[in-house]
Amino acid sequence: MKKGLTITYDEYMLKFKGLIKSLGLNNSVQREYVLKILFDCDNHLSAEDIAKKVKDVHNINIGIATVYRILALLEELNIIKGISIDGFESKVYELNLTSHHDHMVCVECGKIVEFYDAEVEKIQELVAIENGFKLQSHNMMLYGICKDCQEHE
Amino acid sequence: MKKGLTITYDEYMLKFKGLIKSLGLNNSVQREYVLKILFDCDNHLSAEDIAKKVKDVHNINIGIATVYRILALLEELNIIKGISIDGFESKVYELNLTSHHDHMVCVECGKIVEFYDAEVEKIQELVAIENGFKLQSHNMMLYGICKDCQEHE
DNA sequence: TTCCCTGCAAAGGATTTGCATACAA
DNA sequence: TTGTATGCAAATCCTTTGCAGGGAA
Repeated sequence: MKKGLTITYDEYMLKFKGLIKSLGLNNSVQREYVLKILFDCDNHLSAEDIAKKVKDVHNINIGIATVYRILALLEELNIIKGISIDGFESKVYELNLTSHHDHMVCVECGKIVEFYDAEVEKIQELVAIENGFKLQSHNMMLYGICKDCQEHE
Repeated sequence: MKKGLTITYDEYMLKFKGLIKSLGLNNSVQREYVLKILFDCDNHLSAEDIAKKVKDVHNINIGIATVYRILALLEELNIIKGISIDGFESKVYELNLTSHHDHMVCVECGKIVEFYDAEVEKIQELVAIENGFKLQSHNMMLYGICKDCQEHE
């Protein structure tokens, strides 16, 4: 079971299949495997990463276009979240399983640390209200040098 | 004089030329005009926007590759800052004249509002320390619907 | 049978690079 | 003169799209 979660892969997948069906869409091994890779992996993965892992782990072929289409669908359904990181060529994706959080990235080694701060969330809401905005989402990235990389310098 | 500033364009440009020379680089009308466009403009501009404005306003030709090269140089020198916005195809740039601030973007019309919150800055520093990071920079984007677009719905 | 989904290859769009020429000092 | 900067075109890289074939229900 994925760390910190109370849902198993089977339960999760069953829920997903139900959602897909309820939208009048079809299930497919490609969709299932992309989701499984993201479920099993604790890192943030790019479309290429996912394609490679699906091929390696599940020993099937999958076109990169299919991966992008599946990622777009999953993001649309709010099942995954894509994040853009300065200095990274491509977007990376993570499951929306755990509650909302932001990211801190090491500019040396690319390590990604997740964090959450209730105060920041509150302030963002205030800033939006002050400016007459109806807040929909936000994206906060901190960039710095992690402990390991500081020591190696 | 640019809003909220105590430096004129001439002073600013003089300083820039000095910096360029001190680095052993050459001055050029292209560099001067790109900087002038950013100095005069209150919006955030893409490389294409800048190329177009330089051509229109100053009636010279400028290759898009040159614009990108100049923007990279200016960003390297910390004179400008490029920001990536979800849903925008290309990076946009702004002068680093005013103090640090973050951005809130309307997902309907693309309007960009700048804001600053000392509390957020403080918290970011704390989060970094807690995780052993040496903080270098951050990027915080709020996405929502601005007052105008809410009314038009 | 009827859509939906996939793989492949081609297309797109932003940005970068190679190279010959033009320019600044 | 000498190295730097530019413009053009070609090349990259990530992502999207068109299309014909394969698959689910």
